[in-house]
Amino acid sequence: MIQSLDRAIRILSHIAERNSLGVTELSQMLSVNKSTVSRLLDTLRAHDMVQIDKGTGKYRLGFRILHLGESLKNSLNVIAIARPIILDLSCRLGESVHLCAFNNNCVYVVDQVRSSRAYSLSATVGMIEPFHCSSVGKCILAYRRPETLRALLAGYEFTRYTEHTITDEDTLMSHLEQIRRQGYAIDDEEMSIGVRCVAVPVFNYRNSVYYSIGISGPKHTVRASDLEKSIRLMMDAAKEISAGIGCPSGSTGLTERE
Amino acid sequence: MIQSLDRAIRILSHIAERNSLGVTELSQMLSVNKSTVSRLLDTLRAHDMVQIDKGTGKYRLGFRILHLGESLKNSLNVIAIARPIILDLSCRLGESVHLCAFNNNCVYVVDQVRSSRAYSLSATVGMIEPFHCSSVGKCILAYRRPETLRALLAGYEFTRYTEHTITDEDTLMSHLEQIRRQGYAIDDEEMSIGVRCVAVPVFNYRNSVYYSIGISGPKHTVRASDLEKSIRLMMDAAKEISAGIGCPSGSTGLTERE
DNA sequence: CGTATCAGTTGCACAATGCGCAACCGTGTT
DNA sequence: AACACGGTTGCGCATTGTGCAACTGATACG
Repeated sequence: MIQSLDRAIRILSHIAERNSLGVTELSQMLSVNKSTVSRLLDTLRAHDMVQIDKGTGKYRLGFRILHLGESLKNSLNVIAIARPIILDLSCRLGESVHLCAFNNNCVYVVDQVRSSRAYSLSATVGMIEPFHCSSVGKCILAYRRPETLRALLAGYEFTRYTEHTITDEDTLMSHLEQIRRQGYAIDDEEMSIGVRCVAVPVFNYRNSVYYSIGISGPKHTVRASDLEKSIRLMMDAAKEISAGIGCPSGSTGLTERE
Repeated sequence: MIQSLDRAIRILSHIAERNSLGVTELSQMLSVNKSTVSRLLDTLRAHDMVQIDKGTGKYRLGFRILHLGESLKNSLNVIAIARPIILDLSCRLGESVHLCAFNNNCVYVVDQVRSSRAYSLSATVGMIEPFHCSSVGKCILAYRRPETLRALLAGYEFTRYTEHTITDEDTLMSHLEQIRRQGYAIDDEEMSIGVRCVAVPVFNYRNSVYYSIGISGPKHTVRASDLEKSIRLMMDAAKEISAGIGCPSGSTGLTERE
C-alpha cells in the first residue's frame, strides 16, 4: 500500500463526501500533517483532480474526475457484462432471458438468450416492449418519477391484448408502486394468453434503473411453486449485472426514481 | 509534485484513454519499472479507482471514479456558478439576461438578471419557454439529436404568436441546423412584436447542451449594428459558465447532439 | 492602528517510504 | 517440455515524502 497515494485517495473521498474541505480540516480528518496534505493537494490540483472553489477558497473535486468517469461509462458495455450472467440464468431456469433497456422513452430488447427448451419463447432484439403489459417494461417504469411517468403515459395507448391486460393509467400506477415495493414485475398473460413473464430491475452506478432482465415462458412452466426460487435467482443475476455497471453493493432499493 | 501520486494519476489518465491496459504496457508508457506500476495499481485497486477486467485481465477504471463524479455533479450548482457571470453580462449589455435549462422535455427559465434599463423586459423564473419561438428554447433544441427532436416535437403545437413565428416542423428543423452552425439563436419578433432575443448555448462536462443564456430587449435596443459585439460577449459568458460546470476548454462546438 | 488568530504554504533535515533490480510465479504457446 | 510473456514479491538503497517549525497573508478585535 503506497502511503502517499493512499492518503491522496482518502483526501478525494473526504472531499467528495463533504463537497469541499480545507487543508487543515483534511489534515485533522486524516491525522496527517497539514504540510503533507497541502503538498498532496498541489499534485492533485496540477492534474485537475481537485480545484479550489473560489468563493470559499476550499478544495472541491476537479473536473478531471468527471472526464475519467465519462470515459469509464463509455467503455461500459452492459450487453457484454450481462451476457455471461443471463446465459447462466437461462441455463438454471430453462427459460429464455431478455435484457431490456430504457432508451428514447421506450423499452427495447437489447439482448436475448433463448432457452434450451424445445418450444422456446423468444423476443427479437431491437423489439420495443410495451409499458403496460410486459414485465420488463413495467419493471423499468416502476422506477420512473411520477412526473416522468405522467409525461411518458400522456397519450399512451393501453392496447388490450388479453382479458388480463391493464388498460388504464390508474391501475397501472398502483401496480407499478407494488412492483417497486416487491422488487420484481410479473406479466401474467397480460400480452398473450398462456405466457407468463417475470422481470427484475438492474441498477446502475447511481442507483437508477435503465435496464431490466426478464424471463418468459409458457404459463405452466413458470409455476407459482417455483416462482419464488426463480425470482431469487433472477435477482441474484440482476445484482451481479448491477455491480458490473457500478451499482454500489448493498444499496439496491434505496433508489431515487427518475 | 509528489512522484508516486503524480504517476498514479498518469496511470488513471492512460487507462481512461485506452479503456484498459496491463502493467507492462503502463510501465512502458510511463517509463517506470513495472514493479512500481504494479504497486501503484494495487493501491488504486484497494480503493476501487481501478479494477481488473475479468476477461482481458487488464486494468480498467474502477467505479469509485463514477461515485466521485456523481458527488461532484451533485455539488455543481449551475445557478450559483452562472449568477456572477450573467450579472456582469447584463451590466455590459444593458439587457435582461435569463439562464434556461432543459428538463423534463421542457426549457425552463431557472434564473434571471433584470436589466438596469427603466423599461426592462423580464421573464419569470420557472416559466417554460416555447421551443419554436424563443431564442433560449431554439438554442437548446439545436443540440438535440434528430431522433430526440422528432420525439419532442411529436404532437407539439406550433402556436402562432406573430407574423414571424415559425409554425412548421420543417422550417424549424433547418433553422435549428443554422443555429448550431453559427453557435447562437435569435428570436426576431417571433413571440412578441417589438421584442428581439438572442441566446447562446452552455456546454457541460460532456459537451452536451442543457443550458442556454439569453437576452431579450426592445427591438430597437438590440440593434443589428451592436449584435455582433453582443453575441461575442454572450459567447464569452457562456464559455465561462461552461468551464465552470466542467466543459473541457477549447472543445466547444465539437459536440455530439443528444 | 497594532496585535492576535487562523488557514495555508515553504525550508529543512531525517529516515521512512517508494523505488528499481532481479528473481519468481502462473499461463498459455510452439 | 521448454519457452515466452505478463504480473507479483523480496530486498537493499537512496530518493522521496514526511513532520516540524518558521513564515506569509488574510481577517478579526481590542
